[in-house]
Amino acid sequence: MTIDTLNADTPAAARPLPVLNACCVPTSTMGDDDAVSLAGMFKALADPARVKILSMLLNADEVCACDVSDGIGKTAATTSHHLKLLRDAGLVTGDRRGTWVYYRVVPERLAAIRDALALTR
Amino acid sequence: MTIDTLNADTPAAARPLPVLNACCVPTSTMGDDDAVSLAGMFKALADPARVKILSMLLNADEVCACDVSDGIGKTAATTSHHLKLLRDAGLVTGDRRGTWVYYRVVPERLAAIRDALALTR
DNA sequence: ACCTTGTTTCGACGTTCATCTAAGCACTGA
DNA sequence: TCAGTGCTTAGATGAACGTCGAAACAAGGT
Repeated sequence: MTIDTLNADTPAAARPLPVLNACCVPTSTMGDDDAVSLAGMFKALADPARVKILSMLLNADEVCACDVSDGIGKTAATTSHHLKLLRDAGLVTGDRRGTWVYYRVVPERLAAIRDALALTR
Repeated sequence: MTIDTLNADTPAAARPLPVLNACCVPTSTMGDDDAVSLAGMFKALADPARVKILSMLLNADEVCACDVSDGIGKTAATTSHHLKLLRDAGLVTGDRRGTWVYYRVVPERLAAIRDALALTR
């Protein structure tokens, strides 16, 4: 009869350590800053319109803002708003060339999201 | 003097087709359903608390709900709310074993997000 | 200088969200 | 059967969000 049998029904994470309360060994938690930063990127993608925009940009390597408006079926004002959110999150960049503004993805930022979602075990 | 020179400053996506208005060839757009579905998963991750939860689950393969509460520093009620959103999005599953509920990630869903963010060119 | 067209900003409106407290449900052990 | 503990649901509240029309700004062409 050991501690193991006493704690037989405790969570897996808690089992290695003999603690009084059954359920309180904290799993290593991500830092606040990282969590906020990642959540910010996810928030930037948390709307169908912006997902569509990203999809357009992933398929075309460069897209004019006016095409984005048509592609997502939203007002120019609304489209500009969404593009700003994506820009602020660092997921896309836009540069003006004459009358038009051209947008492209920022591959490194997308890679950062992909990495964060990778299984570590 | 051809159409090409006339449209020399049109967006790249528009160039192949000789159209009257300079800027209106729609890039292939993702379907509404896919966009909504993907945005739903991103929305589920669009909060630091839920990012932390996912991080815990990615590192531990199974975590008790009570550990989640401690890990993210939120009320049990708030934690349960966040876990429900993650469950509804299909990103995690939880099963009750006796008193406690154990959560784990759903790798296929995370893979779906990763795939959606992959560059196609 | 003007007018036209593409883009962004502003202000407003209704909706959704994160959080808490309090109450309910699920399970265990005495 | 009852008390205690973990988890979820309900209701309320203040903040953030998506959308649009209107106005402002930027560039180009006449």
